[in-house]
Amino acid sequence: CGLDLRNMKRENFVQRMAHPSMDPVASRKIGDNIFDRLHTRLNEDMFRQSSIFRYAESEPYHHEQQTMLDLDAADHKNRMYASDYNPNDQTLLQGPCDSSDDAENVFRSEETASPEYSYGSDVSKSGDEDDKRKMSKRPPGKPRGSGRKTSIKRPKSVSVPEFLRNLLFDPKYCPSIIKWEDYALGKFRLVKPDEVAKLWGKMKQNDNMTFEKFSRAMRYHYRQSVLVSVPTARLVYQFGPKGPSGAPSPAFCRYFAGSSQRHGLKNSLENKLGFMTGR
DNA sequence: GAGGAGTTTCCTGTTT
DNA sequence: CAAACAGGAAACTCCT
Repeated sequence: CGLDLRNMKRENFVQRMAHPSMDPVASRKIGDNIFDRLHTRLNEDMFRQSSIFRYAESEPYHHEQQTMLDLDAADHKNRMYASDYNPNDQTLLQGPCDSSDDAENVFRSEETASPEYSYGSDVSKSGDEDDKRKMSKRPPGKPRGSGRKTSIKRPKSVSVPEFLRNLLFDPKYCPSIIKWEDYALGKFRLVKPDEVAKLWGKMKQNDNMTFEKFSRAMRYHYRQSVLVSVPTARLVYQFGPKGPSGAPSPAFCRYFAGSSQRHGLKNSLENKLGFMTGR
């Protein structure tokens, strides 16, 4: 996990970067450089982090063990509106969601909680439902009236890639439900895709979130190379060159791609980083 | 208030 | 066969 890297002391880091076939001075320099870059980015990110995440939290953090996602006390613009949110005591990661979630009712009116669609949907699922569906096929798109009907202010939204990055840097969720597959390349695996989606839904006050829908949102980020797909590997995704700040990506190694001499280094460094982070 | 980016919902079809 | 993947379409939210 990236956490290992984050907690590693400089000496330790540089030592592990050293390679027998490399000049120790050059090796040291590179190690230093990478260490600095890593921590610069991590620190930037820590200050940038929003407490938006706590929005989804249902149990308070243990303060003696603060996580990166907890470090935004100084920055309250675009932060959560605590007075608007009444988290219940249910833990986010518990099993199949018991949908009788009173916290949700704070935000929606009963009428709009589960909108009915107009395309021949009878509340009762009758036998000829299939026929009905065929006769009046639901048009693609979000049904009218399915949106939030609440005027309650919500915190500035975190994008899907940022949300994923936040999870990956939080020991509470990494590696239990999401984990780095190859930190150096920004590759990660959704260990429990449904839990991740549920977490996303929780944050957006949307009980109806599923992995199918969440993954659609993820796929929209392929276009801008914020995320890139990892073919063949299922449930493995990768931050792209335009990924969220603080998240590693293939661009992370670009520094070494300048000359052919550097290029040789690049591969060995990539391998090393992969090795150091348990790949 | 318009417009765009991002998200949600639903769908069809393909791949693993 | 089920689950994941891909991407079109359209409604919706939020931000500028």
